[in-house]
Amino acid sequence: MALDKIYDPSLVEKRWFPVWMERGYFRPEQNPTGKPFSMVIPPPNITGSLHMGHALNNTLQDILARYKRMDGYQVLWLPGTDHAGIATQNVVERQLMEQGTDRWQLGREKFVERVWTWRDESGGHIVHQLKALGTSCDWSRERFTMDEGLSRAVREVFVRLYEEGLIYRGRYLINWCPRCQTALSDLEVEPQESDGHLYHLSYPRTDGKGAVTIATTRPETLLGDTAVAVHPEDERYRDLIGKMLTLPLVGREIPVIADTHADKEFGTGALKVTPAHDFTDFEIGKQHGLEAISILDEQARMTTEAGSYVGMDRYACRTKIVEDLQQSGALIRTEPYKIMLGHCYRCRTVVEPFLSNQWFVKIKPLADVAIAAVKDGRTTFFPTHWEKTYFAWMENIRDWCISRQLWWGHRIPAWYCDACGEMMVSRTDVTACRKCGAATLSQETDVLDTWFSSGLWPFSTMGWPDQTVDLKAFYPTSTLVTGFDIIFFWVARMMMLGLKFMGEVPFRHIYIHALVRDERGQKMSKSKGNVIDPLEVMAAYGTDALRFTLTAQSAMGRDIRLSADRITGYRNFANKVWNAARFVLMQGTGDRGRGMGEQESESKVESSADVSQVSGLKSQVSTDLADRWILSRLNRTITDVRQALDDYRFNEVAALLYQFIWHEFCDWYLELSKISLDSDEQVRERTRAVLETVLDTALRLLHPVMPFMTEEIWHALHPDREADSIMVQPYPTVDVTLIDHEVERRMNVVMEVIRAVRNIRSEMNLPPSLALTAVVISSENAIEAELRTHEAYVQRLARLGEIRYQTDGERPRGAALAVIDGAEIHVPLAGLVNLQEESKRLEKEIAKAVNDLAGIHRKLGDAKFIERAPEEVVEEQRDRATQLEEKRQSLEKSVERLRQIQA
RNA sequence: GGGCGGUUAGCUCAGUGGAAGAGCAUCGGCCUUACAAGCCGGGGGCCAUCCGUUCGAACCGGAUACCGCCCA
Repeated sequence: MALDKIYDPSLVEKRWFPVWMERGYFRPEQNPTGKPFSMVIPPPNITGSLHMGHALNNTLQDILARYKRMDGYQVLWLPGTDHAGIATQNVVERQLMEQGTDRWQLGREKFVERVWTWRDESGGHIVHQLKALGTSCDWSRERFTMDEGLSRAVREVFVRLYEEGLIYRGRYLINWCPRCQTALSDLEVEPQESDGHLYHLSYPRTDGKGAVTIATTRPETLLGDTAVAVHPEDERYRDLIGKMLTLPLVGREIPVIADTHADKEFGTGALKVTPAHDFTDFEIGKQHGLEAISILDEQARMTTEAGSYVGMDRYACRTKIVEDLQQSGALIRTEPYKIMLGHCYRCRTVVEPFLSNQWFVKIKPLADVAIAAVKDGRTTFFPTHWEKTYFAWMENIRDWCISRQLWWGHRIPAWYCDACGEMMVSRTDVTACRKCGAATLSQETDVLDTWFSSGLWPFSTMGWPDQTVDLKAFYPTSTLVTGFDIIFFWVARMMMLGLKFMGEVPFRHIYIHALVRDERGQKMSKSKGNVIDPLEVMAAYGTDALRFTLTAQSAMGRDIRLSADRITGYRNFANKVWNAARFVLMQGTGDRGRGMGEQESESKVESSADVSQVSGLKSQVSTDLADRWILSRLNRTITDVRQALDDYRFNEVAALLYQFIWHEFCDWYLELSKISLDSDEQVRERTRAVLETVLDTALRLLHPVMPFMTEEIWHALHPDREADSIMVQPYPTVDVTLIDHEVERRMNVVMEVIRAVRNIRSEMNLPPSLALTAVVISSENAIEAELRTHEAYVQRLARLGEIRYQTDGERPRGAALAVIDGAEIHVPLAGLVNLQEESKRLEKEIAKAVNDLAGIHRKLGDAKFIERAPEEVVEEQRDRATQLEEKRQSLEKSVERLRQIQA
């Protein structure tokens, strides 16, 4: 299979995903004997479409899944979606509205049917998009929070919690969204600052002896006031406590009470108390036995309790009340004031504290266990500082309001007897009252918070409450990869419910990844118009390029700033890999190429994880410096990449691969190999083998990050193995015998000489086409020997004609000089350039050396340094000083010689 | 008000006690038969500020400033 000159991702990406799926590579059964490694996907909601957060989240998970799978683990990455109660109901309601109807006209049963229809038609959208990203989930195990099994789990959990007294029902103040017409949990309310007013109102004393001024941001709620509170230690109001006030406009008499909730510093220090419409006031009301008067209904309109204001919208009423207060003289003054308002996280409507019957989970006992699990290390956060966020929330957790006044969701399994009012909670539908035997029962109309079902995700998806094989093998899961924004919503709840019902944490590791921002660091949002659509990026740059970009920017604890420039850079990297592969293939390597060679057999490439096992390679490479160097570098890279993957240092994984493939394999080895490939058949064959081994290994290392391109190239490299795949090859393992420090050091000498000559050429403006002569002066035999042995390398890469060697003696006249450790490299320039240029260049070099030397001498001159620093550090500094000193002297002598010539 | 991050090259960011790094951008030179989405080379930084610890600090500790996020 020939590769095109320019890498075209669109052609490649279509091809492989269906193949992988068909062959069942994504299933854990692929590695039946491996140790289990499991993850559950953070289920995207069915109304969603792929955004950068999903792309990042799933890229990182896919990297782990592919890595572990190649490494022999039995990998289960379990996918699915959640039913998103409010969001989905909203979508379908909007459709109904367009058709001129609504859910009440349709009725509950028909409406729920409609939602299912919508889900079947449109709810799979995001799943298709995830697949486009290359996600290697076991799609055959895909689950949905509303499917039968998960619904059974939800019911089981609800009933058990109820039976243990951990779920209760009661009339409490909760957050209410007047638009969605449902209760919300504390978490689903997003506070936001906005401009409001502080109204100072005068409440006259009933006994006619003056008045009290209170300050409020919500004057309309005075209609529901049942007290005014002052701080017990507030001198100003001490004698007022116990006295009665007359509520303006209403005329109701209310008491002045003492309560520490009243803030002496805020406003006038006197606090109006409206138990039915404020959380603090609700507490005060409970303590003092105050009546809670609801003046707002489900749609935030005034109730009959509001007297003449009945039927008005809450804001219209505020305006009217302020007018009326002004007319009556009760309004003392108004000042601008910043207020925090809670907004519904789904529809942005300002939520209203609302008194109603709701279901709650008593959460403290669950939270305590979940805190302990992280404290004692059964679950670890990466990066660890997120534990603090987790603890902070868990330790101050309030009971969880789980009932929602929606139709789409898990209906609460409670029944009320129409005859006697008995309430029954049951796993199975109840048909007769257990108390009076009546058969007329009504099921609770509320459904459960969506997060209640997603809190069970790590075990409900594996078949719980049945004791399934999957559950046994894969729970607890190995790693959860998610964003910090749902630590409370989701992670904490899975911890609590997992520990409660499985008796064990749901995951060993929790990797918290960054938020993807735009290039200016702004959070992406539709309203700002700065959203970068991953699908557009994938279309323009390739999925692999997007994945690599996200990986490269995933430094722990840092947000990601995504920019087109960055993506372009990694698209270029993809192209680089592609072309390197093309080069290798052009040499007639690959299975087919080698099959046509002499006695080489296909067993050679028997998908070995260990490069040294590629037959004969080890002995063959032992002779050649470049071969041994690249294999040494490769094996170091294998070690480092594996370590980085194990530590979730994704950015390092990307950087290591980029550095190795581009700057070591392509820039150096490939260029060096051109010389060997020009040599006799034996050398050529050996070089091809190394090229192929390194490429093959690098591809396998890279595959988890760039699955599509690596698969395509791998097949080009192995044309006989059409039925096989890179994704089921072993992940490279290190061969420590190939890591050779000495080889790397020797290779560095060669590279340094090449760089020195290149530098001179460039600085002296000598055209690349001009063959230069180099004179190497070294008293170290080893250096000269090394250079002589690899003269062809130096000549080719530095574009040299002749290389002469001297041990000492006369320096060439009119030459440029570079000093490396142990050798001087002179490049005679006679007639080529202005020697003054070279003098300038040398002076610069000298200045650098002198500067470095000064620093070292300062250290070495410090008695305490010599005394207290470790010996090897002192020794290192001494060596460096000697080196730099020699370098400086050589450079200065050279400057002197140039001066003589010019004189 | 409480908490958590961040501040390193023009930009985006790595770097956890012993010579300041990468990618992109920039400048100069190259159509060198894998790649111009490329190759070679260069310039560019009191590592936010101050005070400590240490023989030695971008790195450890404490303050300050500014930016961002979370919670109340």
